[in-house]
Amino acid sequence: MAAPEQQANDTINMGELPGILGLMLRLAQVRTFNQFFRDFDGSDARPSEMTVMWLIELNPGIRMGEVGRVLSIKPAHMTKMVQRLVTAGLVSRAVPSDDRRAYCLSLTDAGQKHVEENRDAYHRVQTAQSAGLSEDEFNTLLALLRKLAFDKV
Amino acid sequence: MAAPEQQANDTINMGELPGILGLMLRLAQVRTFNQFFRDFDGSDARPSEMTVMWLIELNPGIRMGEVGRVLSIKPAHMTKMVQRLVTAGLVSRAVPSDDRRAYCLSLTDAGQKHVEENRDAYHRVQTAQSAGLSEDEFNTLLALLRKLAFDKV
DNA sequence: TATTGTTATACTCTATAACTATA
DNA sequence: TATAGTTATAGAGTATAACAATA
Repeated sequence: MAAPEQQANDTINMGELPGILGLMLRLAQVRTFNQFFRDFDGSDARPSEMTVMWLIELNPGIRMGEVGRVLSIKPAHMTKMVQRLVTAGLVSRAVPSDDRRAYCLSLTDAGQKHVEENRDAYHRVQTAQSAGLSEDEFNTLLALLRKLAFDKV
Repeated sequence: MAAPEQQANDTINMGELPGILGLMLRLAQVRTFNQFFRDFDGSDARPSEMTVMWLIELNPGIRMGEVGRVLSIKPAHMTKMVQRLVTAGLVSRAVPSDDRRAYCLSLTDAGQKHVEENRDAYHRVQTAQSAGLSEDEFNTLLALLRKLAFDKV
C-alpha cells in the first residue's frame, strides 16, 4: 500500500518510447505548463496571450498575420485571441494606410502595464533552476529547441 | 513584393522570447507534429493513439489509470480514447479479479497488427535527420527532454 | 473514506472552408 | 488573382466536478 503511484512509473516498461521526440516534447511541455500555472496561481495570465503581448510590445504596429506566422498561431485563432485582448482593453487595433485589409496591433496603456507587471514572473518561471537542469544543460536545451523550431530543412 | 513571408521572420524583433522554454517547446512541437502528419499523410494514425497502443503492447494488461499517469493523459480523456480504440477493434478491456473497479487493456489481433505496421514509420519520422540535427545533437536533446519530463524536482 | 473509471460541461487550440474587402 | 482578416463549424485535448461501483 506504500506509494502505489510511485511504483507505477518504475514497473512499467516504456520500451523505446523515451526515444520518440514528439512524445518527449509533449511530456516536457506538460510539465513546464504545470509549473507555469502553479507559479502563476491566481493570475489570469495565459502563456499564449503573454507571448503575443510581449511580441507586440517589441514590435509596435505589427500586423496580426505576422504575429501568427512567428508564433505558429492560425488566422482563425488569432482573430479570436485579438478580439479577447481588445475587449479586455489590453490591445488596440489600427488599419494601416498602406494596406487597408490589415490590422496593426499595439498595446494600450493597460496592456503595457500588464506586460511590465507579469514579464519578470513569466521569465522567472522558465529558468534552469525551476526546470531542474544546470545552466549549461538549460542553455543547450534552448539552443537545440531553437534549431528545431526555426531552421528550415 | 519579393517573398514578403520570408522578410517577416527577419525583421521582427523577438527580444528574449527565444529564451522562454515553454514557447520554444511549443514551437518545436508544432514543427515535429507537422512533419509527422506530412509523413503519415493518408494514414489515420494519431500520435497519441499510437503511443497508447505501443505502451499497451509493451505492458499487456496495463490499467487505464497507469497509462494515463505515464503519458499525462487525464482520466476523462483516457475514457474517450479507450472507447474509440475498443470501438475500432484495436484494444480490448478486461476487469481484473483483484480490483473490479479497474480495466486492464490489451491489444486485439488487429491492434497488434496495426502497431507492427505503423511502428517503424512512427519511429522513423522522429529521427535526427528529419529534425535537421546531428546524431549527437538529437541524442543530447532527447536526454535533456527526458530529464525535464521524468525527474522529480 | 479513498480510488477506478464514467459522464457531463466548458474552454483552449487546431483545422478547414467559405466569405469580405481590399490589393 | 491573391492576400488580410473574419466567420462558422468541427474536432482534439484539457480541466473540472459530480457520480457509481468497488476497495
